[in-house]
Amino acid sequence: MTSEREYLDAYDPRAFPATAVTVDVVALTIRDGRLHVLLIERGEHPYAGRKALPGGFVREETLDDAARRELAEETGLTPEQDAMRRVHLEQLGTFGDPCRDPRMRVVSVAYLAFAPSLPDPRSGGDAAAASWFPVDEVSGLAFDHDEILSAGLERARSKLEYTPLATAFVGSEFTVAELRAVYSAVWGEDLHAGNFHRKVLSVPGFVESTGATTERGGERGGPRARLYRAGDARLLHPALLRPASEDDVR
Amino acid sequence: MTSEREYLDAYDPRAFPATAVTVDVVALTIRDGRLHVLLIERGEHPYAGRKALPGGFVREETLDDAARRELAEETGLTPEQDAMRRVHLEQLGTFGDPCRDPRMRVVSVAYLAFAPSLPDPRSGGDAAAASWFPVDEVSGLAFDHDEILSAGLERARSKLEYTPLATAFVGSEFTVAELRAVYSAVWGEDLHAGNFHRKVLSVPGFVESTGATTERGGERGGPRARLYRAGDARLLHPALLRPASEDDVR
DNA sequence: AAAATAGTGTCTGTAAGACAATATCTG
DNA sequence: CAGATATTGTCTTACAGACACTATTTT
Repeated sequence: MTSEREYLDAYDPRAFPATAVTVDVVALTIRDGRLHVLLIERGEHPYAGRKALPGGFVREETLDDAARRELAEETGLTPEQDAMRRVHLEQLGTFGDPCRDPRMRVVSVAYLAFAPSLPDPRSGGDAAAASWFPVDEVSGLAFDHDEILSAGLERARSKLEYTPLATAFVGSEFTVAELRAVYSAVWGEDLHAGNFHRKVLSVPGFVESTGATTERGGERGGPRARLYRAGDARLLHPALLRPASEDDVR
Repeated sequence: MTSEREYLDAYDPRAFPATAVTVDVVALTIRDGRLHVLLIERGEHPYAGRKALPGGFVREETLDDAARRELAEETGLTPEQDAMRRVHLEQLGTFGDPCRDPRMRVVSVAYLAFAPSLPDPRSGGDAAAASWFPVDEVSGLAFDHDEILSAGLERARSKLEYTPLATAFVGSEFTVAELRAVYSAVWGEDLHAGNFHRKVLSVPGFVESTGATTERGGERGGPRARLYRAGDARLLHPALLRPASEDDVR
């Protein structure tokens, strides 16, 4: 029955109401120890003047490619550039309430990106008016983008627990303290340095030593830290669980 | 730049290539201790004669409503019926490769459904030719539905670890052994009865006792089991982790 | 009686979190 | 030197998995 309907409609692709498919990207990075999200300012209706997630229509390409392309465009990079290669991109969810866009039916596939510190798009010449904002100061986004951003943040917090994706926020070589700063920024709470250190090193495949150390100690003192690179684990076993709040139980 | 493009396109919704948006549902249930998935048989091209996930076009409704409607149609129930209310439904992911449907660009939002044993759709009169198949015997589905099913199974396995959703597969009152059968079926491995029992009862809010017991012991002997209902936890703390395989590390 | 199952008790190894201690830098 | 930080050590508590045991029920 359904298959018949699908079949018939297929011969007149415009017989059903037009639906636009877009991608929107929640791109996260850490700057100055705080979690930032990439936003553009809308110039046109609807929501003119409001901030919004970068995004656009899907072309003759996969959804993943569309998201990567949009992110590259807004950051002023090309999809092939080295900085883009280090970006972790994953599908977040799809938002398609009939009235989420007042103009027409728009189904948006949201993506989540974890990026190491990228060049500021403002300096990027051709780039759009996109820039990074601290996530805890963001609200009142256009469309349902507040909701999409929330979903992205919760996904990011959760992903840090059981995947090594925190390494996507730092350079290719990093210290345990830098990794801890990522967790602190994303989870929004301080972590005990000693316990965090031991835990990170105890998870097989999370990080591997480079043998080298930083050139200098910390800004405010302290010994040089050892340098690590990302290991080959895809999942963290055992996981790095964040302190459980009482949101667990309803 | 993007916003301008969005704005202009909005005034001529048919200026961009038509894209169809559908929902496909991976509906899972347990029958005879084995995990089953709901499939239809396609009567028309493409993939005529092949099995496929139930699904169809999204109408003037939310994506969630579309998925619920499709599932109800294929199972011969109405969305308001009691059996449907007990179904857990969540978005799984969106699949939109340009050539996944040879007819035209179709972006499909996949949903995952956890259902207690539902009436067999064959007996449902008007219902389509949908029926339940053991997941481990399923392959060669139409379109990219093998991939969607795999994603659904992996999500289901993972969800059992840290949410109480196993209770969505059993009746409103159940024994610990029934719950264990759900975990065994979804994870595909036997679990130690004693340890499982203690663990389930130790997680706050997972299950709560009804005070009653089953009327009879097991088919092949054994004492009557105590009955429980689902508790108020939304997450399991601590989680019920499945035995780690070596898929963890690449 | 025999077999199966529900539920509990015990023991061991691992891991998390709270501190504490030490060594090494920067200003 | 004072203060900050990296890294390691210790101790306590919690939990997972292996195994054993008892009680209850069906055939």
